[in-house]
Amino acid sequence: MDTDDVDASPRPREGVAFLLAQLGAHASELFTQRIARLDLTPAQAGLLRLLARTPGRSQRELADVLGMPPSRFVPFADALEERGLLERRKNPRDRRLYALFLTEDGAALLSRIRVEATAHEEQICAALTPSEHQQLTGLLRPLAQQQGLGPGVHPGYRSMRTSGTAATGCPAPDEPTA
Amino acid sequence: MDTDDVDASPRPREGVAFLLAQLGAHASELFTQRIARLDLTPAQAGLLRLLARTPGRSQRELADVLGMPPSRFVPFADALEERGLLERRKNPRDRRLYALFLTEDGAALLSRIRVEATAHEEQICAALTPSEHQQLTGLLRPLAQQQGLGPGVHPGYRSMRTSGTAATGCPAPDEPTA
DNA sequence: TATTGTTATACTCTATAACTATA
DNA sequence: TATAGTTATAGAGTATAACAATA
Repeated sequence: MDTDDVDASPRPREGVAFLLAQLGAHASELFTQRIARLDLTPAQAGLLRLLARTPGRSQRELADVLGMPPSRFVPFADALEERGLLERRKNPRDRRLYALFLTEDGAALLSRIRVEATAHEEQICAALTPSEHQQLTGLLRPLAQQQGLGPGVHPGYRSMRTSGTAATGCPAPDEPTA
Repeated sequence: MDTDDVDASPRPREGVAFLLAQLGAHASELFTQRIARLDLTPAQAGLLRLLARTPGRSQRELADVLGMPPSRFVPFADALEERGLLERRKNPRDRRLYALFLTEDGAALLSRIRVEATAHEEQICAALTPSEHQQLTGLLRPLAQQQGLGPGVHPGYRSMRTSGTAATGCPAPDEPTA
């Protein structure tokens, strides 16, 4: 009595939105598992990427970018500092500020993250020929753009009150900008 | 020193996995907002859909399908029962069991959910021509299949310890099966 | 003894808001 | 006074495990 009012449409209405949500969650989950082997969460990997791209930023700035309150950023950064992956340096100009940098170990780990990201991409796209891969990119990119999702934007399931913060669980393309 | 070891690849490596995660999270968020206007969460909408498809199931069964512990299912169903959207009937054969059914109000609300789902699909795919829409479906479907994601499977950000349970925040295609 | 539904407890995670030190 | 960093507290949400009724 009410199960076919949507299926009534001819064909195209079969759920691209659902497929995207399904595949997106799946991809996030898989990537989360991958970097878990490196003892990292998506949010942690996100910070390491961020530090590589723009070193020396203050905790407040970084917390804003990651979409977490400063109070949460402190223990978050602590954990990575204790593992020797990042370094806090006092800013001599303004002694209230810390400037955060990646250590050598942090940079080394980041390159392992990138290896995982590459493998991840291949795993997700295993069903596609190179031509199809390119074709799919060509379809998804305008979709993302039209939805207002910039190249580096992590929607991040933020509103879904996960702890994941801004990091989606999927590797961000490190500066594919131009 | 370590920022270009991945970008070295020719071109195709630009992040379908990331685009999927990005778009998937975006689509989920948008659909969550849509049904929030009906005072529903994705998990609640998921249960209503489930009850329409297979009425009379026990709470235990439903909890399993939704991927939540029975202890959480109880107050979850309570809320919908108090709103008159579902009904608990004692099973006379086995008096330990409840059989859950959609009420008339529940069915009416479900059809409103379906309207939202249709509008949602159109919103997400607004950038695509009908031909492109079909083309995209044709690319995503084998991708999902090869990743072991069945037509009705909700990966559901389960492992990301959200409360969303199995419902992804995106409408499931009600029985597109055969 | 096993299982359904339920309740209670304990635990994790989170944000809000107070505190300090610098400016 | 305003801001960066930090700490403390309180709240939401969760699962684990105990409990009652029925099989």
